Amino acid sequence: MAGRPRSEVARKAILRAALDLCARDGYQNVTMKGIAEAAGSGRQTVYRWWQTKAQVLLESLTGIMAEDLPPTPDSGDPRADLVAFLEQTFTLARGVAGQIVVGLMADAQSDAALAAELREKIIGPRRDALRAVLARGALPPDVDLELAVDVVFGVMWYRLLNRHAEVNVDLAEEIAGLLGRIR
Amino acid sequence: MAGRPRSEVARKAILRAALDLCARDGYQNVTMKGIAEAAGSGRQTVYRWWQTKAQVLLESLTGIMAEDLPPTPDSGDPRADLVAFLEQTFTLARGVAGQIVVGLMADAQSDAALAAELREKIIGPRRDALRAVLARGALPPDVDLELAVDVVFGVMWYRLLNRHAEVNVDLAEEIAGLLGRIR
Amino acid sequence: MAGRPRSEVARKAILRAALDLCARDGYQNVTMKGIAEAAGSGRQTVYRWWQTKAQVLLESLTGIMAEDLPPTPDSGDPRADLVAFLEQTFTLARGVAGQIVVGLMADAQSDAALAAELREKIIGPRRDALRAVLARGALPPDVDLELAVDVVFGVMWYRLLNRHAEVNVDLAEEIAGLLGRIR
Amino acid sequence: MAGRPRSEVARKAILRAALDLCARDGYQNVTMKGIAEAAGSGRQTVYRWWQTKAQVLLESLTGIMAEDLPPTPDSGDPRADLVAFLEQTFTLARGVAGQIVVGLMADAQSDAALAAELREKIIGPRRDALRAVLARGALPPDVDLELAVDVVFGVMWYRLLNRHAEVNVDLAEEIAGLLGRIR
DNA sequence: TGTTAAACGAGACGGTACGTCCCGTCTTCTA
DNA sequence: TAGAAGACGGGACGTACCGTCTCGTTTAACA
Repeated sequence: MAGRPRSEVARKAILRAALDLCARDGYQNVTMKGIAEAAGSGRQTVYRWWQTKAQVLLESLTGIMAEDLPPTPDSGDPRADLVAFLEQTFTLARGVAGQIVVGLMADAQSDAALAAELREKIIGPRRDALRAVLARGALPPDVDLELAVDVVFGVMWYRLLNRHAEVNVDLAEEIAGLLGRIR
Repeated sequence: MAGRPRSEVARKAILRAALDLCARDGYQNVTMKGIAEAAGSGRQTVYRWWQTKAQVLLESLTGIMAEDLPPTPDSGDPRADLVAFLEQTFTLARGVAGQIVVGLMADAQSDAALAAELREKIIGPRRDALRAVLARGALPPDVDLELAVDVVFGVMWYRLLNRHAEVNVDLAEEIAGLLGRIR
Repeated sequence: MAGRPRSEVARKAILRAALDLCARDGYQNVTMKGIAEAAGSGRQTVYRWWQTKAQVLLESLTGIMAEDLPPTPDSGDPRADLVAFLEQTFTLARGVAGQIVVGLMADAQSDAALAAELREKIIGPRRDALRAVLARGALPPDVDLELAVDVVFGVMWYRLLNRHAEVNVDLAEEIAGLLGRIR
Repeated sequence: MAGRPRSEVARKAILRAALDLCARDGYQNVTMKGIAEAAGSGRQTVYRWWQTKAQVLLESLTGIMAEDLPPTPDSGDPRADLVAFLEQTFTLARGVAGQIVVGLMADAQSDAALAAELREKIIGPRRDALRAVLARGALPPDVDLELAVDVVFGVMWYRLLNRHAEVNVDLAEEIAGLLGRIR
């Protein structure tokens, strides 16, 4: 037989609450108990659908990224496309999404399953997208694209984590400039 | 009056235990209670000298780095020096030290004081060292050294965190190669 | 409209399951959820017809007692009748029925409605029956029958609960003997 | 080494809180969480010294009984001694102590260890005391004292549980009267 | 050379989040 | 409309670790 269907209201309230708490208290200080209370749901309802706060926030993050990261149109100017792509990415990274993805990455250090899921759902697709933009001609054809992707996202991650410098439009231009000097 | 002086034996046992637990269980699963028990010391003895497990492990890490990171001698070949420096750095990063520094960085996301201390004692000095090695001539003189440092350590951090690729000698060579193509 | 009639199959399955679970796990460990699952019925079906597990088991118990407690025939020997009545009662009390009635009594301590229902449907009728048997001449006519009933069932309850001694034929004889010595 | 000694303050607060909650909400509705909160102590502090609420309340009850049940002096009149003993016992049984002992007995039905402890610490000693009082001459010497004890306490328990009649001085007199008629 | 005060181990303290279980209610589909 | 299924909000369970506290026991500098 059928049984009561999953409540879409509860699902959204939980994802929303997780997001809000993360913005207010920081990823590390979010708890499953806190999420359930903020969402006005029972604890079991959260655990029924997600095993950890990381999984809740991963789904929240997936939602944000689906909304706020439209594909970069091909303008014909490879460098302009790269800058546009980076601007878009960096804007998102400076907000809650950045906080979440950094927190997820931290948790993933001691949770192999989460690490795999994070690579598959978040990191991998963004790498694919960047690779495609770089392949439009921003680099000499014999440069290893994987390394180039590592360089670009590496700088972003390093600054997001260490906060020794901003992750903004200037950085996008600087990166594009540096890559443009590669012969 | 004087009072009993701090026990050097306890101090070393605690730093050692923290390191061992981190190697065995991973940074996130280390607890102050566990450190004290593994060190055969009282809980209060740990709290008396360090406020958090992050501070204990930061001191452990400082010790490791002082031992295992001698300055890179100037061989006259800028690229070879860079590769040597990176090899040394990457070797350390693949071990417990990498696990610790990643964990500390994760905690630093929600602890500004730790973040500052981490930048000052670990990240900053390594940036200085890399900047000095790069300044030996591995790059055109008008390339922004700060950005270059970000690129190099960015790739390392990104791979350490995301584990989509190794952080080894090959990477050192590839990075040196890429930087060498900048005109 | 008429609507679907109550399922006699479900009703019996639930009463049966409650009994079985009580025999297997003990009264205290029986749950409404467990009863529904064991009966292969929905939880709501149980709650629709009974409010608590106590009510389910009260009905189960009523069924057992209606089956297993035929009236004691008047043999002409008051003492023999008393012993026969007690044997019958004690046999039932040593089985699941005893476990249930003890559990119900325990729950009734914090549930006045259950207490009333228990007195009305179980305890009261048995008191009536015992009073009638005693009135056949086992006691001097000026002995307070209510107190005599309390004595007989009191001993039974006390032993059922505290288990410091058996509730068996010997006890029936001993009680009859003691009452017989009252002048 | 030594370690911080157990807090007598916390111990008493917990026993007191358990007692108060039992008086206010009834035995069944007392919870370990509630006890800890009412005592202003941590949950772990309760669990460190008692495994279940039954054990907490058993200790509370032991305390009450030690205070409120002085030995019955031998007046030379066996029947008067019995009545005095029962009055004292019944008075206690009508209060919180009665509620607790009934609740404990209920729990003991599904907890053999508790049952044994209850018999050893509460039921047994009271049986011993009653037996001693009865042995002063309230009964013919060939009456089985164990059965007599069962009769007296049986009536009390039966009425405490079923509440079909009071457990008061009148009952004490009636019981003494009935036992006095045994030849 | 004995005094003394701080550091030491041990471990109990009040708290809080964990993940699980059951409660009694509700919302769906099926018969 | 009853029934099977099962999700819902709620709350107690027993555990782990938090950071603090209070013991008795060292231990080295000072008197």
